[in-house]
Parts: sequence; structure tokens; C-alpha cells
Amino acid sequence: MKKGKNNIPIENKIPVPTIRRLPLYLSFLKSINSIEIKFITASDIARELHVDPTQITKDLSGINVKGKTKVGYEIKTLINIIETFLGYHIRRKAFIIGVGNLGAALINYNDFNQEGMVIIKGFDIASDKIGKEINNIKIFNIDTIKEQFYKTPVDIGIITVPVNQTQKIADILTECGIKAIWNFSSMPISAPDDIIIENTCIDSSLAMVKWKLNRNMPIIYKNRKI
Amino acid sequence: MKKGKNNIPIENKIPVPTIRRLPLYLSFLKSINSIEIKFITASDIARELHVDPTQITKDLSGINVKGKTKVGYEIKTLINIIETFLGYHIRRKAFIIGVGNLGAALINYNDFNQEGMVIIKGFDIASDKIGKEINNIKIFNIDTIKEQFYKTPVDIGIITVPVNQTQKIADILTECGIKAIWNFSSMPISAPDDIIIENTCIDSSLAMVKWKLNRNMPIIYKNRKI
DNA sequence: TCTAAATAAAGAATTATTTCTTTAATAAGT
DNA sequence: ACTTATTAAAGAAATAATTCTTTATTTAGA
Repeated sequence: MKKGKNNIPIENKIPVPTIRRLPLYLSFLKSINSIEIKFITASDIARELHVDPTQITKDLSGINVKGKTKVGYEIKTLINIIETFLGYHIRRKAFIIGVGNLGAALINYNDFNQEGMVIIKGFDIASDKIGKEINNIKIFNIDTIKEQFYKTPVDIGIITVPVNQTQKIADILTECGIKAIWNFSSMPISAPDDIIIENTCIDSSLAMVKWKLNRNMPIIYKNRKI
Repeated sequence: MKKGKNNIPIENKIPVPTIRRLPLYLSFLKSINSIEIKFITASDIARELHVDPTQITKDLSGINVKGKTKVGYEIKTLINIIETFLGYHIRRKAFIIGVGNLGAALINYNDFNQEGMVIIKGFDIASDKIGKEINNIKIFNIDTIKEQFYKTPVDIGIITVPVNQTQKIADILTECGIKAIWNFSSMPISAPDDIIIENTCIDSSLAMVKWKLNRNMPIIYKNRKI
């Protein structure tokens, strides 16, 4: 087996951008709910999603999907393989910390279930929220995260608190022994290297939009569309 | 001046990842609200944000910020330059199409104002929402997008409708002559090349988390943290 | 059966981005 | 003023990711 940095084995290097594109392919593939169309070619997907067709082939061969020349990929199988690869069939429980506007939106976001994540408890500081339910998810006092974690441990902690609270919550989740932290704050958090951190910063996206608006050549500059 | 593909001039190639990191630097810099600390070094920022210090220097020199050896960067100036560079001082009006959970959360997201985007009108299909207000933003019938656009044109269209509606709304916004579309759906949209498109797919982030959870070596694989 | 067109796969080349290395500047201490 | 340590800047190297090119496969049509 190949070895990487610090002699840690690397199975097969799938680029991070590939992983991020897979849900988009999935979304498109699922939108083809026609009984007649059973197969799709990389060029078809590429045309629709405005990306390079070889990128699709590369992405798919990276996760060991084999297409058939002149025919393409079987849509049903493809959906299955991608979902399995991303681990959508494995249910992971999650806490969400901060049930403000964004937090509540995420609790109500129904797609998470079929993507294999179930938010089981919410936490907030506001006394008018504590004890209530949102989309059947009970909201607890933010001070009881640890206590609730020991009752029913979760793999994922979603952080949707204000920037100045973010690191504090990350620390608490770390102490609990959580496996992954999904942080929506624009303040990047720090945690030990064995904890998975995903920073989803909405401001970064807006920054892209605003920056491109102020230049005159939005798309030409970098032609990556996804 | 340097020329790029198709002989189109390229001013100075700032990597897209740099642009995406700038708001994170901004967030950190703003969190230092101490009167004593006036300067900060790249190494300090790097230590806090867990990135390579030379990356910060490169990012900043890319936007023509000059640091002083042994001293670092003046925080106040740095904040100003980044905000100016990203165009935060230029107000851009926006429509938001789809006032469900996520849409409503974005309407309530107050940071957008200081980032130079003002949502002025919301649109939805649900009759119980039309005519109402959310955070002082009036919600209109989704069929009146064009009409409202001609009354008060906007630069940005934020799409937060279900996947199967996304492209239809993108087409309407395109016909209006909008400059940028910020799409939160997991279905990538297509539009003419002169329209700025930013796809913010929450599912892509979850995919990363779930995929990493199923492997045993989350961080080592790619050591990019931001 | 043969031929042509379409298309996946594999590899090469290009481009983009990060990380490493060296150099030069400068503040603080002696 | 001199020395040392720190640190920004610039350039080189390494790594990552995309795009281009070639090859081989396979279906459909002649």
C-alpha cells in the first residue's frame, strides 16, 4: 500500500473537489425521474452541469465506477454507488448548537435524513427556546451539552452560534469526544487533528459574488463553474 | 498588460481560495477588539487559524497589503483593505427567491449589510407568506419577479427554492438582466457566461463530513484546514 | 461482417495552489 | 552603533487538480 506523509497509508487519492462535486451529480441524476432513460453519458451530465466531460469521467473512475463505451453509466447504479461512497447509508446522529435562524433552518432541512445525518437534539442559550421543539427536535440548555452527550453520544456537532461563541462550543464538543464538527460560523475553529472539521462559511461565498461584481470579467478569470 | 485565454487581459491572478479565505481573516481580525494590540504578524494569524503563515503573507501580498518586518500588519488598515478589496463598501441590492427556512434565515442574517449586500425584496409561492414581512422585507408573489425588478433593479438574485424549481428561477432572473446569482440549491444552475454564478451547496459540505467519518484518516489525507 | 461514430479510460500536459527556501529588512537588546 | 532574532517578501519547488490527447471499446448502421 502507498504511504503518505508521516508514513500514513493513503488508499487512493481522491481530490477534495471531487467529493464536493459528487452531491451535485447526485442531485442531477435524481432529477432524471424518467422510466425510459436508464443510462447517461459523461458528456450528457457535463453538458447539463456545464463542466468538462473528462472531469466527470475522472471523478467517477476515481470512485471505481465503470462506464460502458457508447452507452454511459446506468443511472440507478450510479446513484447507489455515489451514495454508498459518501456514506449516505450510514446514519450519523448530530447535535446542533445554536438554534437561531440558520440553526432552525437546518433543523427543518429534510434532505439531511436521506444523506444519513439525523439531528437529534438542539441547544441554545435563549430561555424562550429551551424546552420547546422545532420539527420534533427538542431544544436543550446550552450548558447541558456534555450531559446530553453522555446520555446519547453523537458523531457530528453542528455549530450555528455567533462568531464570538464558536470556539467555546468547539472546545466543549471536543471534550465530549465528538468525531466531527460542522461549523457554519465565519470564524474558523481549532480542534485536535483527529477531529474532523468542516467550515461552511456563507460569508466566503458572498465575498466571491461581491468581488466578481466589482471586476469586469467574472467567469473568464477562472473557468471553474462548480 | 498580461493576456490570458482568448487574449483577455488578466490583471493579477489572485487564486479563488485566497478570496474565500479573506472573510475568515476578516472575522478573526475583527474579533481582536483590544485597544492595545494595533499590529499583528502573519504568524500570529496563522497560529490562530491553523494555516501556514506563508499562505497568509501570500494572500495579503496578493491584494497589495504591505507588512512591516518584525511588526506585522496594522489591524485597522488590514481590515479596511480587505473590505475594500472584496467590495464590502459598495452596496448591492438583492432579491431572495424562496422564503422557506433557509431563505428566511438569510433575510434575518444581519452580517450581509456590513458586507455590502441588502436584500430588498423576497419572493415566494406560498399565499400565506405573500404580502407579509420578514425582518422588514416584504414578500411578493414569485410571479412578479420581473415586474418588481423593473421597478427596482437589483444586482444579486439569491435562490433558495427547491431543486426542481431552481433552473426556472435562474432563467427568470437571467431574463431580467441580473448580474449575479447566488444559488443555495444542490442543483447547479446554468446561465450565460456573463452572469456571475455562485453555487453554495450545503450538501457538498455534509458530503465531506460524512465521507471523512467513514474513512479513518480525516485530516491527514488533505491538510487544508480552511 | 465491416465501417464509422461515439465515448470511456488512461496517460500526458497544463495550470493552479501550496509549501519550502532564501533573502532582506527592521526592531529590540547589548 | 552593533548584533541578534524576528518576520515579510520573493522566488523555487512540490503538490494538487484540471484539461488535453491518445487509445481502445462498443454500438449502430451500411
